[in-house]
Amino acid sequence: MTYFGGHLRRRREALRKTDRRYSLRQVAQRVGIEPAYLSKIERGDLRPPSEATTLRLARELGEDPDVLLAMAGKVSSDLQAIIRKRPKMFADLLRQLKQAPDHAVLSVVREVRDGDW
Amino acid sequence: MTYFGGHLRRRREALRKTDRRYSLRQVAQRVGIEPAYLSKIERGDLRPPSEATTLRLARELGEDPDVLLAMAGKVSSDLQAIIRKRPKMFADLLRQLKQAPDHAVLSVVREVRDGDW
DNA sequence: TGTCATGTGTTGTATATACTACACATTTGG
DNA sequence: CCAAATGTGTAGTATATACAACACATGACA
Repeated sequence: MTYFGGHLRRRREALRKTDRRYSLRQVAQRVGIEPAYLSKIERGDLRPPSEATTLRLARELGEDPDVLLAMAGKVSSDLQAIIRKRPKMFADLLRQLKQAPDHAVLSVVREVRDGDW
Repeated sequence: MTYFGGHLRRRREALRKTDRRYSLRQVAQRVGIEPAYLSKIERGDLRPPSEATTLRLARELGEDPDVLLAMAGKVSSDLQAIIRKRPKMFADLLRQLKQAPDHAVLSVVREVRDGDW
């Protein structure tokens, strides 16, 4: 979780090597937050920002939103809404899949995608 | 969401018909909150309590924890942890299943439970 | 060599969350 | 009938969340 900030910084500096528009200040401005705030987040001085701000950061830095949210210790509110509509079913499913290896989960995902329910 | 309180009240009063220990005060005491607080929650005057308190209420009233949490507008933190460990996979899965009918999701749950991965 | 941009330190704040403490009128059971 | 239990109104609080505003020293670059 503290590594959220470090990840942001590494990602931003990587982008910066080929594009000077990825200074902390410019990113902060495009994302709509204060540079000092972003600075402290990148350095782990402050906790990750809100879901909305994290999503804008993900967009800006070309990261997967769900992955970045996870690094921020959060779960997308739209996923939460999906679970809340059918809590028993999805709670069971997730707990069943908790221990399952990646390939097993992926096969389920594919099966559902191609399924003709 | 406002109906969280009403649900609690109806459930408690139902239990009370056969067991006088289910007065608001006694339930509040066993759950470890102030009676006035529970009163306001049941009447929808205050928002649902924290996850921890909601879980104790579920135990006390014999309700499914995940369902009651959902009524409280929350998702169990252990489910969130499961998602955060493999965010892309579970985000994909949940969004795939969002529109799927109950029986389709249930068949996936069963398949996974009986699966020999 | 000066100026513009950069990263960061300090301070403050608005809002939400999750309750407690106490008092009071009403109801109920023995 | 009265003492205990019940539900509720009012007021207040501790903590967390999610930032903004401003100032300042350093570095780049033209």
